[in-house]
Amino acid sequence: MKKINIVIVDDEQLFRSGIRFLLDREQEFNVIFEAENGKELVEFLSKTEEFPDVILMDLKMPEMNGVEATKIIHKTHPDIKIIALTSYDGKSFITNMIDVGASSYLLKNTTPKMVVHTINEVYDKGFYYDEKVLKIIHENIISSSGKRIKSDLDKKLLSKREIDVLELICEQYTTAEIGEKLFISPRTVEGHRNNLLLKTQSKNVAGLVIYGIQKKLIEITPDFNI
Amino acid sequence: MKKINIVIVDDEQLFRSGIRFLLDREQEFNVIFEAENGKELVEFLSKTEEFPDVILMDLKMPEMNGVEATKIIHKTHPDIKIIALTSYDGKSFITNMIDVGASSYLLKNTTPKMVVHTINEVYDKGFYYDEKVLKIIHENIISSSGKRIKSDLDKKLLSKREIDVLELICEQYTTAEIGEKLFISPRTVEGHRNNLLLKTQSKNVAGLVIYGIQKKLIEITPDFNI
DNA sequence: TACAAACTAGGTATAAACCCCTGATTTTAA
DNA sequence: TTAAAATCAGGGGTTTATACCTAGTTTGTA
Repeated sequence: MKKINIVIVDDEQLFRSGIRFLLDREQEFNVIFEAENGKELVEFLSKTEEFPDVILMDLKMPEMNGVEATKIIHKTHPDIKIIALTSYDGKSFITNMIDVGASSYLLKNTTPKMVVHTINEVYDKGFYYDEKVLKIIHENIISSSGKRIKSDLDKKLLSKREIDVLELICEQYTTAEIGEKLFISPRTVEGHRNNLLLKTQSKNVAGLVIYGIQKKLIEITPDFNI
Repeated sequence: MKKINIVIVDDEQLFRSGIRFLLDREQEFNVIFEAENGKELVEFLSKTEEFPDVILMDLKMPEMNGVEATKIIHKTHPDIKIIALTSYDGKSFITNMIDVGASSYLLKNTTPKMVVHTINEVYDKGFYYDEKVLKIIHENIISSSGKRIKSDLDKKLLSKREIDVLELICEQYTTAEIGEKLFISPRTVEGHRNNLLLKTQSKNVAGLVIYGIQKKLIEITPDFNI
């Protein structure tokens, strides 16, 4: 009987080690590689002789995140099944991952048994979703009539200069100060900021800051001292 | 030979399971409990007959985070050794955890062997830090002359009303709108906002939004579609 | 009960942000 | 090579935020 070849992609080594032990106990599984991020995975696939059947993919990773990696691999290796394995349970994460080619979506807050079951189901039938995720998908289908327009607006990406300005806005600089730093007229900065407000659909700087953080244009460290 | 009793505290079940398997392979370890968050751990300790020798503690958890939990347990059960096990590698996280009573600080991006080694060292000698963490602590000691003043300023906590206002500011509402929502004069809102700017040492709303996110007063979901 | 803090709210000003408009130059891509 | 997008920059205006004041009322607590 052929074993199922598996690759684990996650930036935390300890998590990879743990999952690997869980999977190694199953006779039908064969973990052939661990990658720290999407880039490492793509490089591995470009030069390996032995290909995985299933990839367990985290979302948040340095260098290249899970969405980008899935997008690439789904094009270059459409036969490889990708299971998203992450702690993000938002609708948009799930639908995005499925959109770019994921065959399943597992929350890290799940049981080892469920991971094993999902891998087998995805290998056999091509896809699998547990009840929790199915419910989220179901709710999304119901309210998906007006959604397309929104995602089109999202596709209006920010230009280089707009990102420069956004970064400085997030660092609490005023229009005049930003103009000085970038060696342009404050009116130009205003223009860029207006475009930012339009493109990000924000009302004011508060919205811009949140947008910047979401898109990881600004790094932010949480603070546990309340 | 007495086994080392261990408790694992992490909000991801899969991570807990993985770590548990790694620890169960060692004969001298005995994992007696897994908790999803600080609250569950504190409740367990208040009614258990069998106490852990060592606790592996995550930082970011719902209900009660690792810093708060460590603070409480270090007071009520000073004999229990607490090892921070997290992916946050910032100086302030490390020094904060040590400050509230942690005996060691491990990054999740470590090896299973190192986890085993750290548990043994902490159990035998009372503390242990690997080279990477030691380096960060060392750098912090060198530049710790003017730090105390800063943390004093941080202790000026926000009042309930200020937090109300801050939340609405982060949701892009204007002063007038916030006044309507909270049934107070816009002038009062202004007063609160001025206090917020002082207390958080911000220049404008951008600073307030970042502060709110850091303190987790506002939830923010990352976006992987760049 | 008395004091400190928090909450409330007003006056008066200036600075900055936000809105709507126009138009020139450069870069990029079809 | 031509059209579209990005970048730059200005006029003129309204709205909002920020700064520096004062001060009454409520609330928690020593």
